[in-house]
Amino acid sequence: MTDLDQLKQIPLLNQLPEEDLKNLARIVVSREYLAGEDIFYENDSAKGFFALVKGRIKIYKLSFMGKEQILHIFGPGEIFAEVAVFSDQKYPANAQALQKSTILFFPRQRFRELLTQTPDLGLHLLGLFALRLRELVAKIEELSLKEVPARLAAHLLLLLETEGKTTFSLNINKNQLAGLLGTIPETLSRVIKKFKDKGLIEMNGNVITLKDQETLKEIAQGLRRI
Amino acid sequence: MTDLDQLKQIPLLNQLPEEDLKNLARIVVSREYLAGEDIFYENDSAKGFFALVKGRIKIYKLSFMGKEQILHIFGPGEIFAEVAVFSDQKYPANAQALQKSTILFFPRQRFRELLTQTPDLGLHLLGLFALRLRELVAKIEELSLKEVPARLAAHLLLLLETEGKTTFSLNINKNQLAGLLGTIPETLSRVIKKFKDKGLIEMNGNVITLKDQETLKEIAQGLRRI
DNA sequence: TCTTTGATTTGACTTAAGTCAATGCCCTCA
DNA sequence: TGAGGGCATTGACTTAAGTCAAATCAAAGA
Repeated sequence: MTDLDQLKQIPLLNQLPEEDLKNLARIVVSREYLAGEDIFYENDSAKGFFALVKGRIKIYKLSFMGKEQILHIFGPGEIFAEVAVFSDQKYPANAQALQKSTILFFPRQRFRELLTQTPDLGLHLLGLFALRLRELVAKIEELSLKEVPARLAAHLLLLLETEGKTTFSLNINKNQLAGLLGTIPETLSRVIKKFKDKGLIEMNGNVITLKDQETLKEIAQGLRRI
Repeated sequence: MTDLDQLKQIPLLNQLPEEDLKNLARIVVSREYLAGEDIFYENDSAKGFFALVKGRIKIYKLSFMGKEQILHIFGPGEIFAEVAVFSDQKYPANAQALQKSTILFFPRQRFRELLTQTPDLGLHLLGLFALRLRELVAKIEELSLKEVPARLAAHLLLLLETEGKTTFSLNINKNQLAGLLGTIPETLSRVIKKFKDKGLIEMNGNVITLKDQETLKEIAQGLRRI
């Protein structure tokens, strides 16, 4: 697959005029990462940003005691670390491949030049940034306003929306899910058990079925205790 | 003060070429808000975004039980609600003036047209968005990785940086500060007392003096318990 | 099949922080 | 001067969730 073809896998970019895409293809660098391989580290000088063609990666921070807080998990078609390109020159968190992944790299300086020539690209990027801001505001709300059961319920309902069906499988393990919800595996395990006991969900392996969306919604909004 | 003069009070905008500023001045609407007056509500259709010329406003959410989580407090020169302009059409939180404030309003549609004509404006906005994203990521880290004493210490050190001196006065009351830190006034009060008892800070009224920055830093990083 | 290794679950305990209620402290205004 | 109101503090209690340690379970190889 050529760089150009890979670019077209990225939803944010594939609506750009062919000419812009060709320009982008000229500055982009494609490479593969193995599962567990680090992509960049917090405080690294930001040489550019990335787009994920294939695979899955996580953005995370480590506390002093080594507890991991996952800020984001990105899948195919998503862009990450673009923040670094426009503000200061350091990555704000770590990135690591969760699976074997194909990643496009956009060198900072060359992209910046390109951007001044193609205003449409800027507009699309503004849209992406705005959306990301929304997500983060939602995440702050989640972390600050809600208890763990509420966060889990909110997350499950979000998955329901994106999957479009009441039965779906988690594509991350429970350690990672705990990190994403801002808690620890033990607590997550206990909360899942309560959800099962109350008949809100069923779960075998990492396949989940939502049985009582109404109650889950109430829990997600803090209207009800589990 | 003309609209153009007011525009020049906004750091993000005042570096734009005079011509861009004049264009912006043509689409902008200026008005005053009284202390406590609402600016917009969560889920309102987003007709445009705002820039704060004078005063202070808060962006906040309410949980079902009425608990307020302050997401942001903006002062003169800052832009807010710009997210709504590029993503969907609803404001994600409430906004209210904390003081008598002069606010510029940029109508969505007219601004969008302008943006396509002046790519530089887009670049500057991308920078702002990137910075805001940074702040939110930092806030998530704060809320998810740290305890209340750590959040308070981090906040005080941040104030030290922006004020440039070890003695400064809080410009919000302790209820608001508690909200900003994701806690409640009682807890904040107890933590402040501990900080005072340990000689880390002094506080009379809302004037704070940082006495032991080293220990505050350690607490902010979770390296030490109070 | 039998280990081995890592993920998950469970139990016992600790702790940070929230709730509720009472009290204290200014500050303003009549 | 003193009464009222809002902010701030304190105490007693409750609770959600974290820690630590042990027990289970499960998948992957030898």
